[in-house]
Formats: sequence, C-alpha cells, structure tokens
Amino acid sequence: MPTRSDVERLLRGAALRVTRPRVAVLTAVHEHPHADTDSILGAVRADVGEVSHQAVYDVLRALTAAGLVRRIEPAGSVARYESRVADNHHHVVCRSCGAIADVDCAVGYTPCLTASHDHGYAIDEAEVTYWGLCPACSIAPSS
Amino acid sequence: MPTRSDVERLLRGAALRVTRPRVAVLTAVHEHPHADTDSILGAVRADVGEVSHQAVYDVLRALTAAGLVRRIEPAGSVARYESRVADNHHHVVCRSCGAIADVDCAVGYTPCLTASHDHGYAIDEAEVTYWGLCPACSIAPSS
DNA sequence: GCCGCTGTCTTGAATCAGTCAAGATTACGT
DNA sequence: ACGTAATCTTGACTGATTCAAGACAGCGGC
Repeated sequence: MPTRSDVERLLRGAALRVTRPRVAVLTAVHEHPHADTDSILGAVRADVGEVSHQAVYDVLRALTAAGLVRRIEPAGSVARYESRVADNHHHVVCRSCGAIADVDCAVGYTPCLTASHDHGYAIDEAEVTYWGLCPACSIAPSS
Repeated sequence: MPTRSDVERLLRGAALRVTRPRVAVLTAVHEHPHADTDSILGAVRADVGEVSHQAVYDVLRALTAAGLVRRIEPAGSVARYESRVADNHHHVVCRSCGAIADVDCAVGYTPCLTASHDHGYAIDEAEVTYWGLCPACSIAPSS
C-alpha cells in the first residue's frame, strides 16, 4: 500500500496537482480494489471529511486519463476502479453477488490479441471478463 | 434473415407467447445486430406501429432469459442485443465511434476459459472484448 | 513569502437508461 | 367461445453520471 508521499509522487509524476481530494481518492482506490464510485466517496469522506460527490467523479476521471487508475465496467455493474495498471490482467465477476477478483491471463501477456478476423479494425487491447460464481455464492447460490 | 414463421417458431420453441411486439422485436434484433434498445424500439415502431418503450424492455429481457438473443454491454455503451447465440464469438468495439463487429476467437472454441488462478470461482464463461479503431475511424480519427 | 493564473472543487440542477407499479388487454389451452 | 395468466400500456420514479457557473487553492514566478 503506497504511503502518502508515494501517492503525491504518483500525482506529480502525472502532472496533476496534489490536492486533498486527489490524495484521498488515489489512496482509497489502492486500499479498496474494484470499489465503485460511491464506496470511494465514502472512503474519501472518512479520510478527509466532506468532499463533493462531483469532485470524486472529476478526480477519478483525471486519474483514469493519467493512467494512474483503471476503470472497469462489467456488464450490469456500475463503474469500478482499480490501481493495478500497465500489467495485462483480467477479472472474474461473480454472477450472483458481483464480487470481482483479479486474474492473470493463462495464455500469455496479451491473450487472444490476434482475433481471427478483425474486420479491418486496428485492435489495441483485448479485455477478458470471466463470469461465474465466487466461492461464497457457490456454496449458497441464492442467499 | 428469418421469416415471420421462423420467428414464431423460435418464440414458441422457447415457450413464449407470440405477440406483435415480440415478433417485431425479435425480427428487429436479427435485422440490426448490436442495436441498442432505442434503435430497436424505432425499428419495432416502424414495423408494427406504436409499441410502448416498456414492452420493448420486457420483451428484450424475456428473449434474453430464453436465450433467443444475447445482451452485450461494452464499457461506456448502453445495452445492445444480438441474435447470434450459442456460438462462442466475441466483439471488437471502436473506441472512437462505438461501432461493434463480431469476431470469432482465434484460439479455439472457449478461449482463455482456464484462468491461471481462479480464486476459487466456478467460471462458466469467458467474454472477450477487443478495443481499437474501426476502419472509418482509423482514417479519420477525430471526425 | 506573496501574487496571479489556471486548474480544481462546490453547489445545484439536469439527463438518460432502465425499473417499478397498477390496471387494461390478449394469447392460448380447454 | 371462455377464463386465466401472461403481456402490454401508461405514467411515475430511481440512481449513476454529467453539465454549468462560480468560489477556491496549488504552484510557478517574482
């Protein structure tokens, strides 16, 4: 988990001003992987007091654009954020409770990046989402 | 493209009542692959006259539950529907204009289905989304 | 250490896809 | 043709996200 100064360094490195909300949001994303905006807002407020809802949206967008966090949007879920960037990893999503876990792809660094027929598209990323049941929901499918 | 009676057969085969809106929606999904709900509503109204927005949502849900259509939700897009079901295929999405094309996966019928470490999840599907630029947007990136 | 510029945050309203609910209709088995 | 349960219509509502305008505050330069 990065320290306050690590976080500041990350922000400055991305040419972003160091502000209370930004430090808090980036820290929250590191501490709560795959959290949605609302959870992050809660964590931020617990950390630094009142922060507007809009600020969190703005900060998350800025961090995403700067490549400091990654936004993921599994079907049927609101946007979630994670701090693991720049490594090719994917996600398993529980169909029942929505829990998300990281998965390193089995078939190499850029799995399936060559589609069989690309229709002339210039493909730059292959995103894989695994669907199934998490351990808890496997035991009690309809809690 | 299925005929009216093909569509009726599909509906009956799924134990769904044959109604005007259902026939029209299922036909529209076949005719407009990857269309969003609103486009489908437009196509349906052009076909059979006034149909409520709610009916289209209901029908799409029923068809999806019955496995007659598949719902896809690329990040940053509204829900879209397609009639290709039961074959393992994936999608390329244009980052610029949102256009979607089908892609048969290069590495076999169920690509990457074995994640390197599944965290105890019971995985039943691997969904792959390729991101890039469609031919038109490759030429004029910021139209 | 102070100033100003510009980027960031606050406040408050708006949008948009999708859902909920209640009652009217209608397909379909008998 | 009839009755019933599924389906459709109407209309209100939710919840995530965005837009807009003005107040505020980092940070580079003096």
